[in-house]
Amino acid sequence: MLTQMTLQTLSFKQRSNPAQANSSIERTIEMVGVLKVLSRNGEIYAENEPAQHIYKVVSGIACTCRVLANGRRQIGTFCLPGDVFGLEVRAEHGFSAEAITELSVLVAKRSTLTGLADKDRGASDQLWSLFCRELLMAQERALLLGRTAPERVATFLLQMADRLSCGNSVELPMSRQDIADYLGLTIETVSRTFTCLEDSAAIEIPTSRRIVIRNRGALNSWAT
Amino acid sequence: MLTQMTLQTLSFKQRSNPAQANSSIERTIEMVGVLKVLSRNGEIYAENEPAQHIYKVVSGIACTCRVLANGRRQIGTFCLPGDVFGLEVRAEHGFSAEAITELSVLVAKRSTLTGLADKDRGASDQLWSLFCRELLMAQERALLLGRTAPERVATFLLQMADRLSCGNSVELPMSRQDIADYLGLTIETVSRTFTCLEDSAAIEIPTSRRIVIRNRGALNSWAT
DNA sequence: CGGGCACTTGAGCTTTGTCAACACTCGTGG
DNA sequence: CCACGAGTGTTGACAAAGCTCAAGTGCCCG
Repeated sequence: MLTQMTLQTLSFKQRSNPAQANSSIERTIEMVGVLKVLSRNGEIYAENEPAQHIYKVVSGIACTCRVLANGRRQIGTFCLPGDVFGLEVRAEHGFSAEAITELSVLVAKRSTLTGLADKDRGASDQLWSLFCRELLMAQERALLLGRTAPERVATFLLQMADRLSCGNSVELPMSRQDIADYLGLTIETVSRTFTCLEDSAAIEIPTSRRIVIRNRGALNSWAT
Repeated sequence: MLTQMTLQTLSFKQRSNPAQANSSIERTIEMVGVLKVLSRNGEIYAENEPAQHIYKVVSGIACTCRVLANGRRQIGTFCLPGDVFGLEVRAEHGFSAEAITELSVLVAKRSTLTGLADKDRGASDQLWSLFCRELLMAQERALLLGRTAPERVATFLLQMADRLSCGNSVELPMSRQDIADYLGLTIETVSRTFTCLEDSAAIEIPTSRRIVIRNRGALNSWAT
């Protein structure tokens, strides 16, 4: 059943769903997974490499990305602690994956997971639901890239505040360059937009990596 | 198993795959589906409406779209003859759908399809594979929106020539406005880019809706 | 022939990208 | 303890891409 799976990354708030937090899929990764530690910028796998393993972030953050013909890097997803990534439709990875910070991940064989889903209806359902969430995210992302710079940045901040579930004070784990590559903007535009949002009193920037949401309503209206 | 499905649209070249052209899923839609005819701009379903049916295009074309707060419309996917759309993860539609031309679709109950997938492993596999294709498309689309106007338009033309499988002469079924909404550009930019591509001898535009690909290599290099 | 609609074209403006300079942080070594 | 340098982030001036507004063209269908 899973011979043709395309999960680029599962993830997104599954931590906040108690029913899935200990799903058999995740438990399996945790039981059979081998811990791997990477330093910043370390490559986890390359684009077009055979997709034989899947990964679950323990600490730090990773991203999936592609380098385009013009040399520009496009980040597909940020993978936060708890997120699962690396499962693909095809036999090869469609994106590469790298560590954005010091990173530790659990690595499990793809065949173990697909075998489980073949036998266990519950596991298969969980993959479906994770997969569905992934598709929704990809669709949302496609829509986001059609919007203006302030809309993209504001939406990104709200997303990160939500995913890191740290109230209104967000410690961004990635650089401005990473954010720019994710949002399809340049580092300068991201930086300017941050200060613009700060000038409008929607956010506060105590240090460059720490963002405090001062006025969520204002930020929401920036995000349109 | 499919109680939480999120197929926004399946589709994309499944017609060209003989193994799937008569899949049990599609056969079921054709057997139990009720034919519905809509005129241009007719609404098939609205965003947030309960997702109780799925649809297969018989003739004409449809699109899934969203209208943003600022009034701008964003088209998610074009649904060509043979394409299936309307199946969702959640209980409600995440996008609305409307007819772009005169349109006839087969409408089937969602429960019929999910019931089939529950019983039939083959049907379930087909849904997986269609769903996977959908995710890949959404990811490609996200990458596309990060590119320049000529890149987007050239890629769009190549895609349409491929999907309509009509050789090098493409009869575009949608207006410039629809293309603009799909590519995240304005109607003027789309129009200018078309003439620019014509000036560069990559294409020819006998009438505004008919595009002839004169030099596929040149068009490919525009698409980067 | 005339009206309406879709499409094209032009001129000016806004947004974002580019290039360059500057500021801040943090760790190293004098 | 401070000086230095590398890395990261911010800011400014200018250029380019794309958007807006407005006018014009062509086509279809009465």
